[in-house]
Amino acid sequence: MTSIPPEQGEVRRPTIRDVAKHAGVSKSLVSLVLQGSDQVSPARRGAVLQAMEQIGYRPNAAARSLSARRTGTIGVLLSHLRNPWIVDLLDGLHPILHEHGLRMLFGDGRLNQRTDESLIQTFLEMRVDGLVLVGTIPISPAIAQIAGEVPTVIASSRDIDLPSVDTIAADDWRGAESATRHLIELGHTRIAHISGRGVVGAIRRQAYEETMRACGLEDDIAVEAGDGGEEGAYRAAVKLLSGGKRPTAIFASNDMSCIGALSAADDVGVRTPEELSLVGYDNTYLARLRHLWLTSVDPANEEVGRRAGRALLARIDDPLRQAHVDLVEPSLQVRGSTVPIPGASSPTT
Amino acid sequence: MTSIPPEQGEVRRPTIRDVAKHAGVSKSLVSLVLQGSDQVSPARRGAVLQAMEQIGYRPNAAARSLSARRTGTIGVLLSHLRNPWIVDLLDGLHPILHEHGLRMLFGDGRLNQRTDESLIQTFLEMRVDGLVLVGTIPISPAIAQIAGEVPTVIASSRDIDLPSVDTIAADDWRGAESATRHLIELGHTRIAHISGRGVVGAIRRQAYEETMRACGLEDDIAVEAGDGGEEGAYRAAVKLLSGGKRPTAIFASNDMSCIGALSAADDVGVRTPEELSLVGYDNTYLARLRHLWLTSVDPANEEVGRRAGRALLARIDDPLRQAHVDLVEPSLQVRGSTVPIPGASSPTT
DNA sequence: GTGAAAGCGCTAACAT
DNA sequence: ATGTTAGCGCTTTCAC
Repeated sequence: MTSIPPEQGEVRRPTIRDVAKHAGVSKSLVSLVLQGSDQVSPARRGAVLQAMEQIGYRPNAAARSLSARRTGTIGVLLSHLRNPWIVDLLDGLHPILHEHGLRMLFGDGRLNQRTDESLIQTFLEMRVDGLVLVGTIPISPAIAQIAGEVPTVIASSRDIDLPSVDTIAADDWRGAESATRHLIELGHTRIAHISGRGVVGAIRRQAYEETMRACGLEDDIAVEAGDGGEEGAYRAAVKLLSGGKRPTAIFASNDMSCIGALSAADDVGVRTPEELSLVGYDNTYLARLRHLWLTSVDPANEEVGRRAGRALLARIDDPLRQAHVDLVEPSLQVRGSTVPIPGASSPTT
Repeated sequence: MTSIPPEQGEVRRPTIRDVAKHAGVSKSLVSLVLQGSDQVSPARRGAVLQAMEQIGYRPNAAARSLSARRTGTIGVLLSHLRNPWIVDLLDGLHPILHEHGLRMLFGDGRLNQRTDESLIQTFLEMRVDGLVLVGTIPISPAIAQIAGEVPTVIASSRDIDLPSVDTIAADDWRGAESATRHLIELGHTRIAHISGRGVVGAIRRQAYEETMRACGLEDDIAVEAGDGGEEGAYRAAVKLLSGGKRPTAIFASNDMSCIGALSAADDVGVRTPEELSLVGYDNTYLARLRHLWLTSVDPANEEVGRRAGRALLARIDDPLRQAHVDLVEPSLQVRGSTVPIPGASSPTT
């Protein structure tokens, strides 16, 4: 027990042992207090808490989880921190997990994707109690294996289908349908679509087309491919607006695309909304800017987050339970960018 | 050593012990391989790696950090995940830390602020090797103590001043100065300012006023308080534009405010940019939308992130080193929202 | 190069 | 209600 002089700043941190000594109790009593057990007399509890305070004790999560074999931590892998809807989803997810004493740790899939190391690996090495994959994550074959190791749910992505992974997502089909229907109810018939990428883009497009058909507008179906961003949508809209049969309304696959279409209309000299109604998707704060004020489909991301949280809790409880796909109903947020077509009968609803 | 039947899904995970047995070597040899030591013969290393692969071994971070007394993890506390510039900063921060074998773990200050538990506590309990505080974090007195426990740097906030904490931020004074100067060089004299909140808002406002004075425009100084968002700026701009001496240019404290001013101009019937030039701040993707195309000050957030990373590494290296405040030079991104005032002499630059 | 042994700080039986 | 004991999985001297 030679006392080694502490290196600069390298003070040995107090442990429960020190707390116990200081409070005049045993190690395990301290441990019980730490876990909020009610098997401890108020007097001793107070003494322990005071001792902790005095010597500046802070629990060591590594030691705790090594011993307890659980971390109380959920790994949340985000596809792309820049997606504004991700925050809405987290707003729904967090309270659910917090209620159950779980904390979230985030990783940005995009950041670590560029480098060799996978964040999922990190999470697994940390032995997180659960994993939430948010958005479209580039799927390595490893993910199937991972889902076998730790309770996993996927939120806001439809790209993965595993027997042991729950999927919670907005019902894109219904959302795109309601957007299209809204325009039809306003009297529009020449309704074009600027499509987005990935599975989500495909679903929204399909819903648009089927809804058009269901309303007898199959001859008016017009789709231009966007790139999910402003630029691609701009080019797509220019094409649509300079063609022979100009649409009176455009349903864009997301808000960014909608803004691209808006710019295109400006540049081509088509007035909005008088000559062109626009509907976006995602109901991001872009759509809420009074300068834009776009009608947009709200995917109810907060609800997606809540349900993802509940699904994860259920799966932690019973890892072998059957996988579910849970689609949340979106709602249409009507704003200034959509108006009845001039001379049309007033909308049904 | 009674073999306990595994509960459902509760398979005991393989440890280095199992790897060692499988590979026919000792525990510590496995440990060396794990750490990439070059003291291991290629043959044995191969055998160990193969064994790991075969039995599906995954290191246990808790055990490792308990033993090694370091986690290789940096806690990054974000003021608000919704701030778009945060991602730019992380883009700069991440590679620096990664180069040095450190990974980042994020926390959203806002999420956990609503609840009782502090995320900083969590990071401290995890024994992160360092802490990066990004943006304006609601400062508890605890933060001073925390900075004493773990190397800490603050990025993009000027609100904290501690002897042991480095601050890296954009030079808001210079940024606001260059915005104001840009308008003056375009021939504008009646330049108004919509101010923002917090220390940052105050600095930008001050720089605006001093620059106006320095150019002999003290009589044209006009400031309306915004709220950092679109709404407040809208109201502020309406006031400015309906007053007697209408400004020909507005410098807004951030891009959102700038858009608020843009809407106000629209509604009041003032054409932009012909009758009103606008400058924003932050150069977010809002400013880059071709529909808006705002001149905006770019705070060089990626560079802030890089320098924050370097500062943290230096402080981890030498916890007692003196605290520095490092201001990064912003640059003005000129776009379509600013034009020379009609009849003015062509700009100097 | 390789292996044995001693903890890191905590939890969780089990005894009192 | 409180103390005792045996690990959790890994790193790290220190011998060989």
